[in-house]
Amino acid sequence: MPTASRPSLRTAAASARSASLADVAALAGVSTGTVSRALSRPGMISEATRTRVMEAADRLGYVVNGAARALAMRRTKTIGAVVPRFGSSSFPAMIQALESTLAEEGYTLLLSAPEGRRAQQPDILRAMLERGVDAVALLGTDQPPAVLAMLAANRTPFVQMWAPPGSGSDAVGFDEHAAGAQVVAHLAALGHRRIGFVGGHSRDSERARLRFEGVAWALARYDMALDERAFIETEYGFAEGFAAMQTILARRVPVTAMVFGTDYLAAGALAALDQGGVAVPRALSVASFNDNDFAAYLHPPLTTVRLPIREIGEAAGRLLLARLGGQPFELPVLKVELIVRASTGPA
Amino acid sequence: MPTASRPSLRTAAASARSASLADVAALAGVSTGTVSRALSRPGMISEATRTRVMEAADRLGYVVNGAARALAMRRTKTIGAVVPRFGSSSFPAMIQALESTLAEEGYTLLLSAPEGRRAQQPDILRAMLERGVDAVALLGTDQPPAVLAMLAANRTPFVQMWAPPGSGSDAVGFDEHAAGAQVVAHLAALGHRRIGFVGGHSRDSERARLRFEGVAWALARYDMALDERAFIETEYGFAEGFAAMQTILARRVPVTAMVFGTDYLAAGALAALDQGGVAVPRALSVASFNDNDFAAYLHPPLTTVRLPIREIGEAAGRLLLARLGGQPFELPVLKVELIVRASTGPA
DNA sequence: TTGTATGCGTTATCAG
DNA sequence: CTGATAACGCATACAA
Repeated sequence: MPTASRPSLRTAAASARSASLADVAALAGVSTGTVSRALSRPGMISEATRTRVMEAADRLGYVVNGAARALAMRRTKTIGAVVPRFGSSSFPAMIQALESTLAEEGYTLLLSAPEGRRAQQPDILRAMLERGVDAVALLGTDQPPAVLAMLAANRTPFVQMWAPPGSGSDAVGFDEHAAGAQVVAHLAALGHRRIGFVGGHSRDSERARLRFEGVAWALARYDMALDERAFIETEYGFAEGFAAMQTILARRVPVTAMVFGTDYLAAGALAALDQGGVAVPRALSVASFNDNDFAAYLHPPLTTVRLPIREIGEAAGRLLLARLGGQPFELPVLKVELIVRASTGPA
Repeated sequence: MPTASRPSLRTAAASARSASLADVAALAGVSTGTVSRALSRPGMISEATRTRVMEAADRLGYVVNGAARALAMRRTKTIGAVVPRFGSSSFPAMIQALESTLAEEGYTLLLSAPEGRRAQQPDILRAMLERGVDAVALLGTDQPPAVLAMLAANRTPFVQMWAPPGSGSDAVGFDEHAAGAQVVAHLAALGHRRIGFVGGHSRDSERARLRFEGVAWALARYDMALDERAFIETEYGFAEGFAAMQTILARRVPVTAMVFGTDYLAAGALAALDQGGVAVPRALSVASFNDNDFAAYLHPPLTTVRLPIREIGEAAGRLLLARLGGQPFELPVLKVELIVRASTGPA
C-alpha cells in the first residue's frame, strides 16, 4: 500500500521541473492541502502559516499548474472566441472590449482567427473545447450545425456576437436592418431617388446581408430605386472600394447618392471620386457605416451610421460571465446613431 | 488495495459529464490505453480495433480533456500573446498572422490585450503561465524585469514582436531607425530643409521612440531642422492627427513638409490641412508610416513607408514553433519599403 | 486550523 | 498489438 508520502525524488534535484504545491509545502513545513488553501482561500488559514506559505511560494517562484487545477476543478477560467477574417475588419475593437471585460473577472481569452477555408471548419471549435474553455463567443448566427451540436454535447455556454438579438439563443448585436433603413431614409428626405450600394458579400456575411436588407426595405418604403449597375458586392477594403467606385463611374450610372457597407469601402470610393473629379456631396452624396468614424476625418462631408462595435464585445463578455455565474443577464439595447455632417439633395 | 477496476459509477448515469476515455473504452470493449493510442498514434494499433474505437468515440461525441492531457504530457499546444492597446492600432494584422501560422501546427493562441494601467502588470503573464502556455509572444523589448524573470524561472520560450532584432534575445521586427531615416532622406532629396513631426509618445512606445530617433538622425545627417513648434507627440488616431495639425497650422510654423508616425495620424492631419485650405503636396509635403496603405486611397499624393507588420506575426510564429521543436531558426530580414506617389520640393 | 487521501482524465511504461 | 497501472499536480471531503 503506497500510504507513506514518498519524498518525491525531485525534492532533491533542485529545479528539474518548476515548483509544485508539494515543493512549497515542504519548504513551508506544512501539507499540500494547507498550501492549496492558503493560496486560494486565505480566510480558512491562520495568519501565521499563511504568511509562511506565501513566502515559500514566491521564494520558489511558484505558479499554479492550471492543467492540474482544471482537472480537479473542472473549470479553466478561459473563454474561447472564434472570429473569422479578424485581421482586416472592425472586429479587433470588439475583441479588445471582450477581453477587457473578461479580464476583470480573471478570465483569459483563447482566440481563433481563421482565414479562408479554415473559417468554416468545426475543428476550430473542437480545439477550443479540448482546451477546456468554460464558454465560447462566436461571430454571428451563421454557424455550421456541427458547431452547435458540439457545444450542446459539451454543455458549453456560448454567445453569438454581432448577431441579430432575439433569435432565441444568446446573441448580442444591434439592429442591422434598422441601420440600413436609417441611411436610406435620410437620403430619401433629401430628395434622392436613385442610389447605388457597395457592400460586403451577403453570401458570406450575415451582417452584410441584414444591412442590405434594411437598405432594400427602405428603398421600397420610400419609393426609391437601387440602380443595378451601381450595386456591387465585394470584399471589405480600401482597394475594393476604390475599384468598385471606378467601375461604377465608368458605367456612368445616373445615381445621385452612394451607400457603402463600411467606411473602408467608402474611403476607397472617395479617393476614386476625387480622382474622377466628382464633387462630394455636391454632385454625389456618400454615406456609410462605421465604428471608428475615421472616414469623417478623411472626408468630412460624409454621412455615417456609427455602429456600437466595442459595446458588442463588452456585452458579450458580461453575458458569458453572468451565465457562468448563474446570474441573470439582461441584454442591453445597442443603439446605432446617424451622424450627418453635410449632405445635399440630388444635384 | 484498490486494484480492481471500479466500474465507475457514472458509466451508468448516461451523460452526467461529457464522455471520457474510459467511456469510449467501455463502449469499444478495450482498455483506456488502447483508446488513447488509437486516437493519437493510429499507426500502433490494429486496423480493426482502431475503427471500433473511432466509432465509439464519435458516437459518444468524445472530446479529449486537454487539462488531463496537459498534465500528463507537460504541454498544452497553446501559445500566449500579450499585446497592449491592441484594439486601436495595427496590431490586429500582426496577431492574425501569428495565429494563422501557429494554427498550421495545431497551436492555439491565448490572447491578452491589456488597456491602460493593466498593461504593465506582470499578473498578465502569470495568468498565461498558469494556463500552461508552451511559449509566449510579447510586444517589444520594453518588458518589466519581473516579466523576464518569470519567463526564465518557468523556462518558457518567448519572442519579442515588433522589436529591434539583434538585441540578444529572440526578437523579430524591422529597422525602425532606417525607416525613419528613409523618409527624411527622401524629403532632403526634394530640397526640404525645415520639417515637422507628429508621432506617438516615445515614452510609452519603444517603436515610436526608435522611429523618431531615425528621423532625428537623418535630420542631422542631411543638415535639416525639426521645427520644435511643429513637433507633437500624441496618441495614435485620426482625431489626434487632426488636432495636432490644427495646432501646428495655428502656430503658422514655416515648415515645408510634415512627417507622421502612422497613417492614422496622417489621415487626420490631411483632413485638417484640407479644411485649412493647404494644398498637399504643393504647399506642404506629407509623409507617414503604415502597413495597410490606406492613406494612399484617401489622399494619393502622399509618401509612405510601408511597414511589414503581418510579416512580424508570421515570423514570430515560425520562430516559436522552431524553438519548441528544437529546430534551428533563422530570422528573416523584414524590409520596409518607401512608396512615393507624388511629392514636390518646398513651395 | 491542519493533515490525509482520493479523484480528476490522459499518457507512458512495462509486461504479456 | 494490447492491457494494467503508475505518474501528472491540484482541490477537496473527511478526519483529527
